[in-house]
Amino acid sequence: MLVEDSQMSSSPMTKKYAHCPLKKRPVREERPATPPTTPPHPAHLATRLYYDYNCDMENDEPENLSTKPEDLSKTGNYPSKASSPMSTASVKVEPREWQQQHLDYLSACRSRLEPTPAPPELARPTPQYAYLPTLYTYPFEELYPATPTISPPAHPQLYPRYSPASPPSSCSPPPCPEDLRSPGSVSSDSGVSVSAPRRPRYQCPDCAKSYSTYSGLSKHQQYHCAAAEGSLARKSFSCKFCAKVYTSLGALKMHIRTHTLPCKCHLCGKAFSRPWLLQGHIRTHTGEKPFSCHHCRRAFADRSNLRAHLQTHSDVKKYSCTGCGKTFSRMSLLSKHLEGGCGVAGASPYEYRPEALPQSHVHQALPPTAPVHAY
DNA sequence: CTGGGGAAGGGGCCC
DNA sequence: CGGGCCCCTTCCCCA
Repeated sequence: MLVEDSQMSSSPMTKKYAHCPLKKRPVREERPATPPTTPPHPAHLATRLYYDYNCDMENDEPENLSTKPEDLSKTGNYPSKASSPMSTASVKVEPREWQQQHLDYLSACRSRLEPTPAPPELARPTPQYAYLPTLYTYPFEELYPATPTISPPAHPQLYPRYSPASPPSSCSPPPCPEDLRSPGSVSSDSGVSVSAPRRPRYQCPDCAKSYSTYSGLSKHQQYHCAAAEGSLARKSFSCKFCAKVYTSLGALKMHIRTHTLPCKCHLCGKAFSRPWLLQGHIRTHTGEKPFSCHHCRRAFADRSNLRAHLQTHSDVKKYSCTGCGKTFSRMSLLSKHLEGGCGVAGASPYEYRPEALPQSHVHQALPPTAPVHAY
């Protein structure tokens, strides 16, 4: 998989995600060179495709994680949808030195926990795409808080091997410079009182609850402390793969799936981050097109593609050039129009016309089992 | 070159 | 908190 470490294009639309391996992976390259001449019968697929797809939840490592943290830290080109108006939940942060230290620390931590010469994910043979019903539990090192208020001592060997029952304290971020201190001299800024030399108590600065271990306090602060609501720093979680930061654990978990790609297609092996993405992909194998246009009866496998198609039936399309007034069904077309030179100075990039969308056709609640959805 | 279709990505929201 | 769904966006390909 190609990863372009080069700079992002200055153009807002061209090759915006050329550097991003998560975006638009080539499909054809990953399909079998000789696809089966007789695809499985849809009747047989029906029971498998939606529920028996291989959501390989055990495979917590991406097959081809081209988003190498070290590369990203060098280039600063993190996968991002910052240009998208929808991407408000994630905060793109600049790479910081301690984040690299963090990655190094996690690497060392993993190597200590996995003494085998080669990590299993690297030595993993070609997937057989067998159904693996084992539930997946995210290792905590994937879910650590990004900016912990308190860091553990700088010697990870002092911390026990993590287990699902006690994950939080084992693989914590490397200490920030201000945290490189003895456990008995905890920061004054955090308000944590651990002055007792022998049995220090770790106190939550928000609710004053104290814990005998840092692990206990850390867990409390991350998951239980209601008084810490609104504390962005304490509630931010960063991805170890790309340094994206999220304010909720769920959002981070969702994002991590884009790296681990736990859902694999039985037919071609292509991996996806979410089951419904795999569902859509499987439609490319079965030819199922449950979304049909009520104007021309053309069918689509993807609702968004139908929505884009509906624009072609509209005289006034969704995206219009404020310079010349021409409307376009897709933003990309408008962008091309602008790049080609609309010629009207001062024209804003585009004008969004949501009213041009045939919403009445789009927003129908569609049962998942409905064979055809007419719009 | 333009417009459209196909496929896929991710975040947000709701249950 | 997780799954499912919605919506928007992007990239590639082709007519």
